[in-house]
Amino acid sequence: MDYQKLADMLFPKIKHDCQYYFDKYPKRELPEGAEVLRIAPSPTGFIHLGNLYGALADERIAHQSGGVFYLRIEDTDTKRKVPGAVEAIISCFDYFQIYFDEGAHHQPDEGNYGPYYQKQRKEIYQTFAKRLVAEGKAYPCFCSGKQLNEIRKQQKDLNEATGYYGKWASCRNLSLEEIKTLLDKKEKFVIRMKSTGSIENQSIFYDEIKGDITVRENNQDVVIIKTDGIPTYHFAHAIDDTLMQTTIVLRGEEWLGTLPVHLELFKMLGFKLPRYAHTTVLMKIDETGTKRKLSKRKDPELALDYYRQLGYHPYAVKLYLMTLLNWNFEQWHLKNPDAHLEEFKFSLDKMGQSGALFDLDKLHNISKTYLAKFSLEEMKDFLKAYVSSQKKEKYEMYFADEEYLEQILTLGMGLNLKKRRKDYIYASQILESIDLFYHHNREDEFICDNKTAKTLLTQFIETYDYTDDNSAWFDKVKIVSAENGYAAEMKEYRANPENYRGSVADVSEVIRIAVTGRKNTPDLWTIMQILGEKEAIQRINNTIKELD
RNA sequence: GGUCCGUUGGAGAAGCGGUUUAACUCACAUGCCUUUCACGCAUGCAUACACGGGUUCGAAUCCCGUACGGGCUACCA
Repeated sequence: MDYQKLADMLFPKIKHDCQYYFDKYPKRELPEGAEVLRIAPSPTGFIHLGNLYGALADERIAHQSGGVFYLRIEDTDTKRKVPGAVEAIISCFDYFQIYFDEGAHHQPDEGNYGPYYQKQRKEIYQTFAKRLVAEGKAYPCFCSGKQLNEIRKQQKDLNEATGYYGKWASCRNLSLEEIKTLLDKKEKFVIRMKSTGSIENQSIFYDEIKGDITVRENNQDVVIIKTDGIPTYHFAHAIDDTLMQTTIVLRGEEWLGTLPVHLELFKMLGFKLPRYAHTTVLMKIDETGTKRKLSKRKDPELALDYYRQLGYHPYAVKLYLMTLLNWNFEQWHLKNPDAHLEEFKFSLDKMGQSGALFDLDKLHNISKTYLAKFSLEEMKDFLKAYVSSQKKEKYEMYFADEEYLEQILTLGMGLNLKKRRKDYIYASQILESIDLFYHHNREDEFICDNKTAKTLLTQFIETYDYTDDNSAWFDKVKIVSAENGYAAEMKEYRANPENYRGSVADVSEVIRIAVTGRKNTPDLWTIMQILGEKEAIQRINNTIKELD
């Protein structure tokens, strides 16, 4: 068979040879030990925590080694492509402050190894596919989906492995004349690699994360170019990561299964193999109690955008992911609480081997601790950024009177305390917790009956003086308590609870609910100071009226 | 079905043949502090090495089975 002739028949428009591209994309000038990594999402309109997890690992390895981190868009699946998805991906990574050195994050692409959209690299792939055909290592296949299904069915009946391989690969044997006839009839075809492997052969492959793993040779004549002329993931991976000179292919472990295909492709193409690092997948517990991979369809709450909408601080999310990524990160962070995560020495061999469960509690703990380090200015900026992007209609309400907001935040953050409070987790939760300064709604119920509550409140408001300091204010609460059979001193109450209806704590609670609507708040006296004399008194009087 | 990866308290996870009566973080609980909450401090809980064999003086650590979980098995990535 004249393979060169076949190649020319199949790819008449391809002018360049492969060398053209090697010349076009020269060797990167990088310092010793610098790694080149990429993240290569497909624009299906959904990115979740797992994507950020991988991206963070990529980014750290690349940047801490003085290398390159780039973004490539794998838009080879025309059917699943979602409009606007690329923009969503880019803006999400931007929000989480994952920065690329080159790639598709800019318009136009930035970097010398582009284009970074696979769709635009069609000709490159075809050039290499053509060479494989010319070398007799790949061939056109005209089988329809229907035919392939039939083959699969037969294989199942015979209890043989399914797929297009060996004796089942009928298009391997097409003669040049037969192919020409089919081409003249404008029959659709794909290009398949002609596998020479055997699944009998096993070998050990070193994965940067998993260590030694056994792999079997591939024996499938995998499709490398689809009928639309666009490559499959496998082929694009081999070509792109070679031409773009990726040194470590870091990807999810769902790719482990097709690693044999990639190994054979690299060999066939005569390419040097990159190092591979297969990360574990993030899991979640199902309603049924079973662990499962995060799924884009079933777990919309794990979409990255969800965290942005709720206003999780991007850095806090990254801190959490780092604890999952490298087991020694957490202890390092504990020892160096003020160091930036980029100062941590990230390494692939400290990554987990099994799928980690996503733990919202832990994320919250980390967020709280992180936000508890913020200055007033930083907190204001954080909220401002959130409100102006997610809650525009509330901007006026919060930021018309910044001094008021500052007082609220100072209290909520515990800036006046010896130890800071840790109430704040994420922006929307913060707004909710300070809502009591903007609206008066009763959310919690009184522990005593309405009549008692009314009495306590009435007596309290009669003596209330806005200019009292905290201790004078509290003394008045104590007086009201004592007059109504509540212990004024906690120690006394604890010693002899049976002598009292309750304690000053209970009386405080009634006042607290009247003023804030809630049982639990930061210091009540301060809240009343912030609210202002008029508002504070009015809230209590309104509550008294409601109790009638 | 085939194949690959995994399995340490509720969650993450260290330990990879002998100072292991198995670290650390989160969660949870209790106490102290305290007018509530939050913070902080202290203590505790969970009574964790999937199971069964083997190798060894000795195994969470090595080997072999089994079970369970997950991935892949597309002209999807």
